[in-house]
Amino acid sequence: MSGDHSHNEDQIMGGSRINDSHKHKDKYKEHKHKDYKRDKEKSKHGNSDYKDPSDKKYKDKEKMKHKDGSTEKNKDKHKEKRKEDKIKLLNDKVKKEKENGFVSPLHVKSEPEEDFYHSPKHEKSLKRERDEDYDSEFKPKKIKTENDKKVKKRKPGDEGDIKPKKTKTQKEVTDGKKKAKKEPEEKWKWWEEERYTDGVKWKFLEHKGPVFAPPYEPLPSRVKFYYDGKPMRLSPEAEEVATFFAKMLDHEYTTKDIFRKNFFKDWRKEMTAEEKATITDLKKCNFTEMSEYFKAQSEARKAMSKEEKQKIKEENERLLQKYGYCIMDNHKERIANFRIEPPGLFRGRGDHPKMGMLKRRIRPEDIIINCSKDSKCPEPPPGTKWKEVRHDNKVTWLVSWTENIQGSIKYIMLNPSSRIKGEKDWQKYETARRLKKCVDRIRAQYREDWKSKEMRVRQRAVALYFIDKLALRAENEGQEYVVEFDFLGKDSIRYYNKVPVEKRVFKNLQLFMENKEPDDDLFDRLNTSILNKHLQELMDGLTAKVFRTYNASITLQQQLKELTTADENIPAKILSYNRANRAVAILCNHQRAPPKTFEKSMQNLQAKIDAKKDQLSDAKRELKSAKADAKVRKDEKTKKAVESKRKAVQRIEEQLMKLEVQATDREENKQIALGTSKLNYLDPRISVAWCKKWGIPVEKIYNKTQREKFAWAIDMADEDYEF
DNA sequence: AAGCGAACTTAGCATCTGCGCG
DNA sequence: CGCGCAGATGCTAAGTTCGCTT
Repeated sequence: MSGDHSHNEDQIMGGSRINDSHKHKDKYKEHKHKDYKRDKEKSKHGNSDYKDPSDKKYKDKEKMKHKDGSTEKNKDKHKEKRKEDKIKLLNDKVKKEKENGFVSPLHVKSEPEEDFYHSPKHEKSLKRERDEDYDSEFKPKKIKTENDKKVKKRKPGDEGDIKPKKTKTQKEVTDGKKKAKKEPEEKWKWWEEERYTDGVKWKFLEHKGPVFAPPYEPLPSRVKFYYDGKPMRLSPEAEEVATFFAKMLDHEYTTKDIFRKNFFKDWRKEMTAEEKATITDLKKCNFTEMSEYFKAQSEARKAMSKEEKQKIKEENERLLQKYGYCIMDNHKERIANFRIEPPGLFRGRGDHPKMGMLKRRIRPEDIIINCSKDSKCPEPPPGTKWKEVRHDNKVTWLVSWTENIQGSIKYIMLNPSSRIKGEKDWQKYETARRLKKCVDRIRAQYREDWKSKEMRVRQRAVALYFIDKLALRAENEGQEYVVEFDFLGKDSIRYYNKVPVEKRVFKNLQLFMENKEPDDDLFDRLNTSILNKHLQELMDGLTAKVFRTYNASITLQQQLKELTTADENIPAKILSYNRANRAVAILCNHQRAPPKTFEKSMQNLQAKIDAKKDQLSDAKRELKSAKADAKVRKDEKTKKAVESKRKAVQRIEEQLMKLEVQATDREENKQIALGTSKLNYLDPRISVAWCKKWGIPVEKIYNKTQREKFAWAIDMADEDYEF
C-alpha cells in the first residue's frame, strides 16, 4: 500500500483531541450560532399554510448579513460562514501546553475537509459510472454465472434449497404477479448479476404505499389544560399541538426562547378565533396535567400484560409484512422507512432557528407515489387521493412528500440490504480503491501546487491537502507549524483539532489571510465547483468524500495488520479489531456523548471482574488442595478431580480475561462511536477478510443488520482481499 | 457559471428488545 | 420470572453530489 502515511499512536488514540472535542451543551456560547444561511425558505412548495412571516424576516436578515460580507457568491462560502469556523495558526515553538501562545489570533474562516465540495456537474452518465467504478476483479458480470470460488452458484430464481432463512417473508410475496417466477427461497445474490448501465434503477416496482401516522386521539376530558390558572377546553386541533409541547416538557429545549416562540406562533395558527383571543402568552399555559397523563400512559404501556404486548407486536409484524416490502425486479426487497413521519414539533440539531415549529401531519394528498406502470398501484386510504402517481425508474424512491419546515423532500426508500443500495455502496468502495491507485500522484501534485504562482491553484492545493489529511490524519513533521481548527460540523458536533502542517502549508495560510478581516473567506479564490472540477480531472469519479472513504478504509486495513497478533485468543483479537475501528472513528471525528449510564455500567463490569477474581482464587485453592490430595491418595478418582479442577481454573481464567478485555474496550470507547464508520466508511471486505484470515466468526464483528447490509462482502471477500 | 433542487448518504440520539441475572 | 441493561433498531436531521435551469 502506497503512500499512506502512518499515524502515530498519539494521534490515533490521542488524548487531548478527544477530550476537547466532545459536544457540550453550551458550545453555542462560544461559537455563536450555527448560522442557518442555507435556509432557503423553500416552503413555497405547496405548504404555504405554514409559511411563516418571521421566516421571511429571518431570511432578510440573512441577506443583509451577507451583503456586507461581500462574500456571498457561492455556496461553500455560505457554509463557511455558517460554521463560524476558525483556524488559528499557531506557531508551535510554544509547545503544546502553551496553547495561548498563538502567534496570530487571526480567525479565519475555513473548512473542514469536506467543506470544499460542491461541484459542477460533469456529465457523467450513470451508465458510465456504473461500469467504470467497479474493479474488474469483482465485476459481477464476470461472476455472473458460474464462476468461482466458494460460491455455490445458483442463479436467482432457481429453486432453492439453501437454508430458507428468509423464507417466511418471501413466501408471501408471491401473491402478486410475481408468482410465476417463484421467489428464491435462498438469499438473492444480486452481486452476481448484471447491473443496469443506463441510469435505469429498476424495471418493475410494486409496493403498498406508506403507512400514515395514526390519527390524533383527543385527551380524556379529565385531563385539563389551564390558561392563566383556569381550566380551558381546547379544540382538537389546538389540543393536538399542545400535546406535542406537553410531551416535551421535560426537555431542556422547551425552555429555549426560540423554541417557545416558534412553537407558540405555530400553535396559534391551529387555534380557533376564541382560543387565539384568549391564549396570548405561553407563560400562562399550564401543560402539566397533559404531561402527567402521557407519563402515566407510557408507564401503563410498560406494565401491560404480555398478551397485550404480544398483540401489539403481532400488529406491527402484520404492518411490516404488508407495507414493509416491495417488489423490485422480481425480488422482494425490504423497505427502510415505510412509515410517514408523524406530526410533532421540529427539533433541529444545534441551535436551529426553526426549533419548535410545527411539523405538520402528512396526508395522502401530500404524497407522490412512484411505481412501475405495469404494477398494482397502491391505493390511497378510502376517500382520499394521492397528490401524484409517477413512474420514474431513474430514481430509487417509492414515495415522497415535501416537508414543511425546510421545504425539503422526504423519501421512502429501500433498506441497505437491498440490491439498489448495496450496489451503490459497493461502487463507493470501488471508487475509493481506485483512488488508492493514484493517491500518490495526487498528493505529489497538490504539494507541487502549493508553490504555484496562481493564488487560485495554491488555495485549491491547500484545501485539497486538508481534505485528504486533515480530518483524517495528522502527520508529525516537526510540529513547528500548527493549525488549530475549531468549528461546528455536521449535526453541530464540534470539531476541534490542532494539526501540525508542513511549513509550506502554514505559510500559504498566512498568505491567504493577508489583508483580510477575520470574517473574510480564507479561500476566497476557491469554490466547490472549482475544486470538484479539479478532482474530476485527477480521477474519474473523484469527489471530496472519496478521500474520507479511502482514508478510513486504508487506515482500518493498516491498523488491523499492525494490531492483530497471531497468538492472541479471539476476544483479544476482537479488541484489536475494535481498536483499529476506533482509530478510524477518531480520524473521522465520530464522537458521542458518553452514555448516561457509562459510569454505572463500568462499575458493574468491574464488580463482575472482582467477583471473577475471587472465584478464580477459590478455584485455584481448590486445585491446590486437590493436587495435595492426589499426591497422597494416588487413586484414579483424585486424579480425575485434579484434572477437573484444573479445567475449572482454566475456564475461569478465560472468562476473567474476557471480562477484562471487555472493560478495556468499553473504556476506550467512552466517547467514540464506532457504528458510523463501520457502516459508512469501512470497506466491509476488509473486515470479512480479516475474520476469515483469523478464523473469527463474522458475527463477532457484524450484528444481524450489518450482516444483511454487507451480505455481498461476506459472500465475495476471501482472506486475501486487499482494499 | 452560479444557483437551486432532487436524490441519496451520513449521523447521533431515542426508543425498543431481548437476554442474562438475581 | 420479572428487571435492568446493552446492544439493536428506529428515526429523521443534516450532510454531499449531481445535473438542470437560467
